[in-house]
Amino acid sequence: MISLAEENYLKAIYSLNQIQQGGASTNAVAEKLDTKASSVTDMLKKLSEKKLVNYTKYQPASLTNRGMAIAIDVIRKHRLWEFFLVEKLKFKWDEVHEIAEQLEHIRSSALVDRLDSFLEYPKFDPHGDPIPDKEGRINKIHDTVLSALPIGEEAHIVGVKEHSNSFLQYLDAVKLVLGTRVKLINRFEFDQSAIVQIAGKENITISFDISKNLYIKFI
Amino acid sequence: MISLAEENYLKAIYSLNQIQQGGASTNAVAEKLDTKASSVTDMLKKLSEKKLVNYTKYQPASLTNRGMAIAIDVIRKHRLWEFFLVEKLKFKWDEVHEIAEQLEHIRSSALVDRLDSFLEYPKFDPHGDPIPDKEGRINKIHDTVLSALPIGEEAHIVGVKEHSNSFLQYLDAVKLVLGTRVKLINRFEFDQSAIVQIAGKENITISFDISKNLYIKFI
DNA sequence: TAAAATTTTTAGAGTTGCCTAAAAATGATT
DNA sequence: AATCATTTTTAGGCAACTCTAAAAATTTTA
Ligand SMILES: [Mn+2]
Ligand SMILES: [Mn+2]
Ligand SMILES: [Mn+2]
Ligand SMILES: [Mn+2]
Repeated sequence: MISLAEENYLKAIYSLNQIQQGGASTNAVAEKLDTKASSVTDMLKKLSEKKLVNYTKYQPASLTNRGMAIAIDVIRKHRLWEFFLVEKLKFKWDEVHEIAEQLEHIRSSALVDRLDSFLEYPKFDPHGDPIPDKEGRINKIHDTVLSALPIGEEAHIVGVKEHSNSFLQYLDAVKLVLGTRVKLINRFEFDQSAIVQIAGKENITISFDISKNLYIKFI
Repeated sequence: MISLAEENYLKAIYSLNQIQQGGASTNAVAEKLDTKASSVTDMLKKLSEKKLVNYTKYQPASLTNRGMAIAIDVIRKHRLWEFFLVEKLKFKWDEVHEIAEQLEHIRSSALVDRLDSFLEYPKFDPHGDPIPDKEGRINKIHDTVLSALPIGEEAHIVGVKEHSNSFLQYLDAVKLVLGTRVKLINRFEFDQSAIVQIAGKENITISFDISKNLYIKFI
């Protein structure tokens, strides 16, 4: 039996190993879960005993196949619930993460299957993150960002790299939501800020911090 | 902050005080929560400190106003989720209780409100139990049972008193589901078993154990 | 009403998951 | 290579919730 705390550790280790930067070091996991390094060491030992995590003292941790399957299952539930909250209950995309953090721990495979079917098997969550299927297969995560769009070219916004509420609210305010078509009008070398045309209409200026956190797909 | 365990104790005390039979004695609570009497004593002390429960040593416990409000809120969530699971996800009425036991602890008043609205403010859950509204107002629970229906009279099935899966599955099998119209054809004094006409069609014989656990409303 | 049966509480302890403080290991700097 | 800074682990402890065994209170029965 996997506890709620254990599920959260597995998810944290998974996501730290996705973004390539030192992987799941003790401190990185502690930071991610807002806990202390000593607590992480305790848990890594336990998860290692349970054969869910590969762990050797003083080294970053990684997931075993079993650990990976559990992490992906939790992520599947998180993203399906986020989709449900936005599509059916009409929450905004900056309001769902916290609730999904709770819902992702509900244990019932029948529930997940039926929810998936009720939602008509969505492929992406409200933030553009891919939803793993029943077998744990997961689409490659987006990798091209708006800051890499050449001047004069067009693309669609397909996801966000940064998930903070303030970022999501900013995007709502300037109408840079998922699905929006954008054209790169100009980019300034000085600070990499850019002028972007939104949905074939108005032009706005966005900072590098914005454009490097928006995933796009070329048209 | 109320923990998951505390919420379950409050709910147990609430329901033991509804059915009039000695109320929430230590042993009754232990039985209901499948735990030991000594654990119950500990928790009653804690809930009493928190002013959620009225408790004096060796006496059955009852809820304070604050404890009652919390219990009713948890029950509201339980029954709304059960309704969701049956109406939207197409679960059967004998499959939802266990899942709702988990979902009832999700903390977000916005979620409950939006779920209620999405479901169009249902008044009863799949077992005929009343769903409290946002303000905690709850319809009187049904009180007439099929065993009290006089011979020759008709009624609708509106709820179940017993919630076990085997009972619910039996009812499915003999088509004595919620909303069914029944007519009492005959009752045998010997064992109080009864012949019932179902939906104006076939007659079946049911034991006293069945008929005393079915809530009805006279036509 | 005294003994017996039952219920309830207390005492002591285990598990999980977290913490602080201190020790040990690792990595970077001279 | 020795020192310093950082990271990680260990040691010891706390809170929530649970348990078993034993003691105390209450209720039932004779
Ligand atoms: Mn999320
Ligand atoms: Mn998301
Ligand atoms: Mn239920
Ligand atoms: Mn119910």
